[in-house]
Amino acid sequence: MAGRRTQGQSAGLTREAVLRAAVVLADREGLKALSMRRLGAELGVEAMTLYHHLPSKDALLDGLVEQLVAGVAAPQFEASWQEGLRSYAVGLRSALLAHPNLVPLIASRPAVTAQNLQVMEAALQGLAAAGVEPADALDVLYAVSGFVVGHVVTASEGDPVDHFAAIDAGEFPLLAKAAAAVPDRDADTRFTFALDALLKGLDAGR
Amino acid sequence: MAGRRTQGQSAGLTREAVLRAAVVLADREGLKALSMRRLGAELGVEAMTLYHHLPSKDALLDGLVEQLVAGVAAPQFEASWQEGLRSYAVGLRSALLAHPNLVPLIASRPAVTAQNLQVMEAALQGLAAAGVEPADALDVLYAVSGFVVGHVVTASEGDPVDHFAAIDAGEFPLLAKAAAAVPDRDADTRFTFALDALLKGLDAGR
DNA sequence: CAGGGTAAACTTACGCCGTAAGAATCATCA
DNA sequence: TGATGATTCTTACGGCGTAAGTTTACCCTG
Repeated sequence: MAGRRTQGQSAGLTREAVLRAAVVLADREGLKALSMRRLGAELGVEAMTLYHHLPSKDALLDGLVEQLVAGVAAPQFEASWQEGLRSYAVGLRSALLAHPNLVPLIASRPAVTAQNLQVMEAALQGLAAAGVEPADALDVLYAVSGFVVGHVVTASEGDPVDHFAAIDAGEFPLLAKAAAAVPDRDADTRFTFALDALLKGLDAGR
Repeated sequence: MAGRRTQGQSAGLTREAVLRAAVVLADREGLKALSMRRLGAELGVEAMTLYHHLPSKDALLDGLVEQLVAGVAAPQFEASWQEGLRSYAVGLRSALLAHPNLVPLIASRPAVTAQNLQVMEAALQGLAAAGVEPADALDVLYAVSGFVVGHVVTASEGDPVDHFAAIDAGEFPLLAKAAAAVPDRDADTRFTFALDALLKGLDAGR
C-alpha cells in the first residue's frame, strides 16, 4: 500500500509550516479551535507528530506571538522621530488587527523575539538620531507599544456600539449621549486621535 | 452520619462567593489551575454544583472581569479633568496590578459591566464639567483606559530585565545600552512618565 | 547493493477538562 | 405532615495535552 507518507500530502513538516497552519486555523476558527489534534488533522498528520517540531502547546502559542510580531512592518524614521513612532504604532496596530483572534495571546506571553528586538533596535536608532538618549527612547517605545496594544485590546472586545446599545439613558445620560455619537467615529479615527495626543505629549516632554 | 451539607462547611453558596473564590484561586495558582472541579473542591463542593450559580465557565471568566473592574476606585474629578483622568488611570492600573493573573482575561472579553458603566459615567461627568463634549470625552476615556491596559499588559509579560539580560550587545547595541539602564527606572516611573505625556497631549488637543 | 542508524510519523493510554442528564437531599411553608 | 422548589451529588461522554513505545521512510557507509 505504499508508505503512509505517500497517501497524505504531508512530506516534510517544519516548525514554520506548523506555525503558519496554526495561524490560519486560529484566524479562521478562533483560539479555542486550536487544539493539537485539530491542527494535526489540518496538516494531515496525527497530533503527536507536532511534538516533533514543537515541545509543547505553550511553545506553539509562543510561536504564534512570534509570527504575529514578525508581521510588523519596519518603521520609517527618516522624516522625524514623531513620524517614525507613528509609523511604528500604525504598523504594530495593523499586524494586530490582521489577526484579531491572536491578540489575547500577547496579553499573557512575552513578545520578545529576535524579530521584535530588531524592530526595537531600529526604532531606537531612529530616536537616537533625533537626539533622544537610549534609556529615554526605550521608555518612549514602551509607552507607544503599550498604548497600541491597549487600544487594540479594548477596541477588539467586540463592537462598542453593540455593548452600549442597551444603555439606560436615564441611569447613564452622558454615556447614552456619547454612545449615540459612536457610529460617527470609526476605530481608525479614535486611534489616530489618541495616538496624536500621545505623540504630542511625548514631544512636549523633551 | 447527618446530611452531606453538615460535614462540609458549605451552606449557602452564591454567585458572589463562587466568583470571590475563583479570584483567590486564580491569584494564587494562575488561570490554568482554575477549573470547575478545582474551584468546586476549593469550596467543598462538586464541580457541577457551580453550574447552579453560573451557566458556564465562560460566564465564570466574565464574572472575574466583573470582579476586577469592580475593584477600581472611583476617580476624583474635583481638582481638574487632568487630575481626574490621572486618578482614573492610576486606579485602573492598581486594580489590574492587584490581580496580574486575571489581566489576560480583559484582552479577550468585554469589560462592560454595570459597575464599570458607573465609573465611566462619573468620568464623563467630570469631563463634561470641564467643558468637554460627551462624544469627545468618550474618546478621551477610551484613550486613557486603552493606554492603561496596554501598559499593564506589556509590563506584566514578566520582568523586562529578565528578557533583556541576554541581549547581544553586538547585534543590538542601543537596546543593550537601554537595557542596562532599565533597573534605574521602576514600572511606576515608566507608567507615570507615559501617562503624563498622554495627558499633556490630550490637554493640548482641546 | 546490504544493512544499520536516524528522523519523522503513528498508536495507545492516562488523567484532566467542561458539561449534559438525572437522582438525591434539604429548607420552607401550606 | 407532605408537597414544592432550590440546591447538591452522581454518572457519563467526548475532547484535551502529552508520556511512552512502535513503526515507517530515508540516508549513509561498507
